[in-house]
Amino acid sequence: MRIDTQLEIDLRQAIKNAQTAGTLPEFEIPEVSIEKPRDPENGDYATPTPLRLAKLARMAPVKIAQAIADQMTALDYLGEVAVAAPGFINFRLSSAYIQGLVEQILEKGMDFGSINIGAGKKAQVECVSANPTGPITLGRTRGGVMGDTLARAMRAAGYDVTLEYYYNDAGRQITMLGESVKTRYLQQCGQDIELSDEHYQGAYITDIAEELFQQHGESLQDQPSDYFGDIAKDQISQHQKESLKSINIEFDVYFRENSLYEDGQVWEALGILEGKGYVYEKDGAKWFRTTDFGDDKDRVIVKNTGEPTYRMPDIAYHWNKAQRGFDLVVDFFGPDHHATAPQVLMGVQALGYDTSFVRTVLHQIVSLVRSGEQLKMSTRRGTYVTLDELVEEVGPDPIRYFMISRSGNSEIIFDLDLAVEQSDKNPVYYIQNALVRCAGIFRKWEEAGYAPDADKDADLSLLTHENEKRFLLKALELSNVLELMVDESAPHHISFFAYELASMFHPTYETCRVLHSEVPEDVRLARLRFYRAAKQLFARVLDLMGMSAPEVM
RNA sequence: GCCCCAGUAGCUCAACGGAUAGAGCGCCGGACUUCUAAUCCGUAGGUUGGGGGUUCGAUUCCCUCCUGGGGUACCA
Repeated sequence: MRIDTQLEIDLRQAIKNAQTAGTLPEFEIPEVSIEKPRDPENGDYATPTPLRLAKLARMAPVKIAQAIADQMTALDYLGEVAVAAPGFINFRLSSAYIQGLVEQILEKGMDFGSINIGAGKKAQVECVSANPTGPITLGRTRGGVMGDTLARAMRAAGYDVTLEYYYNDAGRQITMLGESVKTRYLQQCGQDIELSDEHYQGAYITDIAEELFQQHGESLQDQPSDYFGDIAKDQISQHQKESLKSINIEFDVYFRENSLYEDGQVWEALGILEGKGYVYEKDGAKWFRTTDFGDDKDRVIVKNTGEPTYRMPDIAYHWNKAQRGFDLVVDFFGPDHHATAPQVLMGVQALGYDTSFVRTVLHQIVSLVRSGEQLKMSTRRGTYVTLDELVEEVGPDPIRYFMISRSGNSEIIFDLDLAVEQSDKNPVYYIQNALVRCAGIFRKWEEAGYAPDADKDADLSLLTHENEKRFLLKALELSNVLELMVDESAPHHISFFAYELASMFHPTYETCRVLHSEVPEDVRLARLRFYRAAKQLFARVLDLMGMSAPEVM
């Protein structure tokens, strides 16, 4: 049981007890809350509940607080219960409870901090969803890291999560892709032919064409551009998967847009919208009456060519998600899709579904800085930086960390120099170095000839240093962080937590030595136990962030 | 015009309606015979863009205005 949840239950019971004892009047008890005070002077936990009860009880908040506090003095996990103006009750955990966290962390291992607010509910996280027409870009990477990190948090919070990638494997873009590759191929064959502005200009197109030329010579010249499109799309798609895997993102499902056509769901959904009167024809196109749902203008869903716009399959896809029975769906969208998300939900609503099961998480752009200079990027000119290039330059861990180092609502300025800097200025190294320092203690320990498991029965009551206590209290916050991440669909909280945990660790490492000669033997064993737990906890937190946990750097 | 996001310390950003608004960087000043100084300790720094409102209490919620960014396709 989470200690703050326990405290909430006991607080509620204390209010009841005070009412029974007559120190509080009878009233229906509203929601009570436990929070972490910002200032540690105000206890490890606190509640402002007496302030909220003032009206109901018709008493001064401080008196209410005292009446409740009097009922909570016997709880064994609490060391102190204090009333503070203007009506807070501050709680301090007992030393024994805090020291006992060391064993809790070691017992739970990679499940430490897990909660069960998901209770096995089916959830889906959709992110990246780039079309197979080019490499993964930085913007898509951000969505991917955010989505994957949230998925990890949701799993740790008891959800049954499917991580899903949706991509367009047919239609105009693939046609353009095929034409682009074919053109490059024909150039290889010596033909005088140029790409148009609409074609994909990137060097990867030429690479694919060159490879085809090397394998098949000039024998493919009469193949239609669809032939080239199919090959290119499969190759690029495969490459995207590998790129994402290199930063520890692996999808459970790759959902093909074309399957919505093959199964007829696009036309079926359109038929329902038409049947309900949400569609009208104008200028040879079919328009979806989004103004019925608060949009400022109606939107085309079938072009005058008879081909649906991207909105129609997007709506069908979300209709499909609804039918698959997800209790919760989280979609990540980059800045270029901010406007379309609401329209898709309008479609799902028009199809007769309550859209509250879908949450859309928007994020802002990522820009790169090197030597203090902002790098100019343009997708059209093909001068963008790809995920692969970034992995090659800085490695996967800094990418994972910095992509969730800000709230999605803030722009990220990715500093290429900082990302590889090996110092306390770089949070990635700062955090990982905490685990490295723990590992170092264990190496030296065994070198000094001690038994590897000498700490297993250590007397944890010897962990009396304030720094050790602060670290363990911070560890206790992991559950709250996971809950917050899931409630807000906001993965960035874990990066702040990891940093704070490290900043509690390093001072402890400086002050609470293990192998130094002046440390008494029993304290030495207790501290070794502590660092064993600390190491375990960093491994846990790094795993939640999809980062590696190196023992040496 | 309309929609979304942002505006908090010199800079980059946190802060699930609570107490004296916090970190990092930068600045300034300190600390290594002993587990990696890849680190630690300390000082300074604020009218939370402006103005109203709701509340016992607002950076947080509501209204309005200002500034910056993005979007506003019969592209996806």
